[in-house]
Order: sequence, then structure tokens, then C-alpha cells
Amino acid sequence: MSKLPDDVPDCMVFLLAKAYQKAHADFNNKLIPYKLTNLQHLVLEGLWYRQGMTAAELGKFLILDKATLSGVLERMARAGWIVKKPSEKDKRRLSIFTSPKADRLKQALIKERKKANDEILKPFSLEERLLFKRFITDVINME
Amino acid sequence: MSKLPDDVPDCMVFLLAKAYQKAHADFNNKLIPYKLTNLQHLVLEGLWYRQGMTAAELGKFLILDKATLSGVLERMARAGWIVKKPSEKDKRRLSIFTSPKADRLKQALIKERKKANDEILKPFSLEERLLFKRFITDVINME
DNA sequence: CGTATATAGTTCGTATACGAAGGAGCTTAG
DNA sequence: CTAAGCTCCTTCGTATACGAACTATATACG
Repeated sequence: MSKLPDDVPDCMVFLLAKAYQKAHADFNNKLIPYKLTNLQHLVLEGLWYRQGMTAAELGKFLILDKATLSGVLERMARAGWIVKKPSEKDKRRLSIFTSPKADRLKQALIKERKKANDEILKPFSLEERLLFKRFITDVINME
Repeated sequence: MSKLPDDVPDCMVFLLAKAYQKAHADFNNKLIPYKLTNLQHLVLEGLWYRQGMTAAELGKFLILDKATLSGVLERMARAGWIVKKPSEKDKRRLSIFTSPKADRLKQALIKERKKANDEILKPFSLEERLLFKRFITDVINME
């Protein structure tokens, strides 16, 4: 991604957008060999954290609209990363599970995420990292 | 947007995505009365900074793919926010200008952006704001 | 029991995002 | 001058994003 001009725009909406764009693009590049996207990787991590979540639960967990998730899950099921199992008790619900194919790659995929995370935080000291993380979570949790 | 769990995910890619999502959604809401989107507002601010940029220049300035910009500019021209003027010297180029309609709303639109920016930075001290901004620009400019 | 309401997931419409390919127009080397 | 190569913009394909409407199902209440 191209660099910011020296006269850095004084707009947090813009800066947050570009920082996300950069992190997102770099991580997506790391995932190309796996034929996974950033978001699809995130879904797998969510499911490894708690298998069998419904689409609604997963959406709440990952802070994603159900409409967005619907398409993502459809593509991931088609590509064999996840399995959707309709619930017995409530026929509206779909419990989502990772597939064996996904589980075989679990360690490698988690390592890629950690590597991406380390690269983003590389320039900062331990103290700065904590501060940075606090700033960002404050923005997310605001209001 | 829903809040993060107490067990905050230790992944900067995720945190940056959610912070962007939050800021983006809040600013988009402020722009609904104008029938403008976040990105369209950004284009206007870019043009007020330097009128007559070509689509390629604008894309470099705003760090946006030309393919993305092509559609945005088309919609903005159709809605009467901007005017595209083919260059005399080089018929490939399109110089982009804000319309009178956009210029009439300039002060109000800039005020909305500043208000959104202030709200994001509200919880932070002056010192923290400078730190936060430095952290984010470091991420954007990395490598 | 039966209807009003609420929830789960899908689909549609619109707007980003961006890589890749394409068409038109410039530029430059021979 | 002309073919090769480059640039500008558009178009296409795919993947997010999300509000709104829709279907199917479940629950609550009179």
C-alpha cells in the first residue's frame, strides 16, 4: 500500500480505514496459499474457540451482520472448511463445525495469524502495544 | 455495534477491522441526511484539497484502487456531486471537480467530519491522541 | 388451541474493495 | 511513420458489508 503524505490527514475515520486496509491486505496475502480469506480464517478461529455455534451466535461473536455471514458460510461449506448441521430441537438453527480439512491445518493457520499480528506490532514496545490495544478497544466499545 | 467480550481477542487484524467498522458505521449514519457515503465524502474532501485531480491521482491520494474509484465516481457524477472533464491534451484523463451542489454543503460536510473525529477521540487526552495517531500511521506506513 | 410476536437464516439491493483483463490513447525507439 | 510498450479508465469476477424484506419455525399469550 502506498504511504501517507507527510501532511497526514487529521481524520481518524480515514486513518482507521487505511490501517485496517493495510492489515487486511497483508493478512489476505499470507492466506492465499490456503485459498482462505481473512474473514474465512476468522470464522475458523471462532469455531475453534467454540464449536457448534449457530450462525447468529457466530455473528455476535465476530461482530458481523448475519447477511454477511450467510454468504461467507455458504462459500466455506462449499469449499469444505466447515459443516452446517441443522438443530434437532429448533429447525431454524444451524450449528456450525470446522471440517477435518480445517482441523488438519489448524496449527499452521493459527501460526499465520500470530505472524501477521507480530508484524503489525513489531515497531512498538511492550508498553506501547498495551496502550495501542487499549485505544482501539476504547474506540470499538464507545457509547 | 456490539461490544467486545471481556476476553478481548489478541489479534490486531481483528481489532483494527472492528475499530474501522465502528468509525465507518457511525460516520455513515451522520451522512444519511446528505445521501452521501463515507467514501463519497472522502472524495469530496480530496477534491476540495486539490480540484481537478484525475481519477488516478485521486486514487493515489486516497489510497484506493482505481477499480473501486471508478464506480464511486460514476455514482457521484450521476448524483450531481462531482463533474468529470476530459482533458484536452490527453484524452485518456478525466479531471474531477466538485459541483456547486457539493460546494454549497462544504462547510456543513466538513463540520460533520470534524464532529465524527472528535467523537472518536473524545475519551483520550491530548497526549494519548498524539500517541494513537502515531501508532496508526506507523501501521499504515510499515515496510 | 390459535393467533400475535419473535427469532434464524436466506435473498435482494446497493456500496465498497481489488486483481486481472480490455480498449483507447499517448510515447518512444527504430 | 509505425510497432511496441506504457498509461488511464472501465469492466468483470469475487468477496465483503449491511439494511430490509421474506420464509420457516418457535414461543407466548389470551
